[in-house]
Amino acid sequence: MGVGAGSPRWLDDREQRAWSSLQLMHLRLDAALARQLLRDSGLSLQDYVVLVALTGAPEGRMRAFELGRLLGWEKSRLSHHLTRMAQRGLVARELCEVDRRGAWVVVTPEGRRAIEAAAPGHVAEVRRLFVDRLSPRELDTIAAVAERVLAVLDAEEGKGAPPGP
Amino acid sequence: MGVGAGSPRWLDDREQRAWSSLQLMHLRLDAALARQLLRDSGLSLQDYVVLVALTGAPEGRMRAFELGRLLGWEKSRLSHHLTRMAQRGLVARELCEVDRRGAWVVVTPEGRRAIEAAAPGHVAEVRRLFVDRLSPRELDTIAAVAERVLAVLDAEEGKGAPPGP
DNA sequence: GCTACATGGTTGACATGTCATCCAACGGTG
DNA sequence: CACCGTTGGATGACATGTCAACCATGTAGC
Repeated sequence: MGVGAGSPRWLDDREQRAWSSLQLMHLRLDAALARQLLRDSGLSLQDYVVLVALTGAPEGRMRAFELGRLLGWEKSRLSHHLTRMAQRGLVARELCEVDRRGAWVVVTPEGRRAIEAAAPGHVAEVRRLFVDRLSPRELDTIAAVAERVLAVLDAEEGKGAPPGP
Repeated sequence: MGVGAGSPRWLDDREQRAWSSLQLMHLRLDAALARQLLRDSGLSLQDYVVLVALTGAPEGRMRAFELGRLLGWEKSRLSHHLTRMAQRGLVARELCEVDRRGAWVVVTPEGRRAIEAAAPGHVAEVRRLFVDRLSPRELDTIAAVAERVLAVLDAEEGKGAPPGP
């Protein structure tokens, strides 16, 4: 397939440096945050983002597919994870009356308690390891870049490989 | 425990925007790259980085612990992954004579063939989705930030929770 | 009102990652 | 040399993620 015309331009030093250091940073940063969160609160990073999303929604409830889109998760991953969280009593599923295929996901009181306990420590760690190390201009650059890349990714959802036959 | 003195300063809008868009970008970008690589070459992203590291080393060989440090992987993850790659014939383990605890990891000819076939398409995708969307100044900002954060993470390896007594 | 396809969600088999633990070989120290 | 903490690495049990079906509904087209 389309390696096709022209040489497959390699990354130059500047590009390589940005790309690989970013990858490595994310790997290690996520690992560090996940360890802190699990150690201090018994929540995984994934539990945490689910609870943040739900507690931020009206009535602490959200349709499963909305949640999946918001987090960028595949539906099967979401389903499996919700099953585990439900077993631990952090969330509950309810049937949706208006669309009988669908399901609501709701935070339980216990889920609320868990995230309220976990949030301060987690945010402090995000600050200590990342946010507080960046200048306002750097923060804006990061946000702009990330949003631009996300737009590209969004734009090509639902059309196969771009160099399609 | 140590949420301690002072209010746990939340993230403001600018900080929140940078942090969460970066997280989401990485999630989706990695997923997209992994799918392309697997579809077109039968390699996972993890296979790919291991092979890149090895083929870049003298004689296509590296001590396992060096590889682990370079990639930022835990040793058990590395060990498991090398076992799988070895079963598929991409790498091989050899005993190290000078330090009899240690092991060398070597790319096989088949491993070389696999990565040479995979690299152009993967690099093209990294360009298309990320690198080519950024200005040189943005690339430099990313690299500087990532290296700064990595330095923080490095600095605190091997001393327990930072708010230590 | 069918047929046909799209959507929301679940499931099971399998790939991958993590933690805790273990082991053997190093590297000092006395 | 005997002791002892450290290091490089492997392993097993378990948590998590992915892929590929599958099912039940919804929504058009005619």
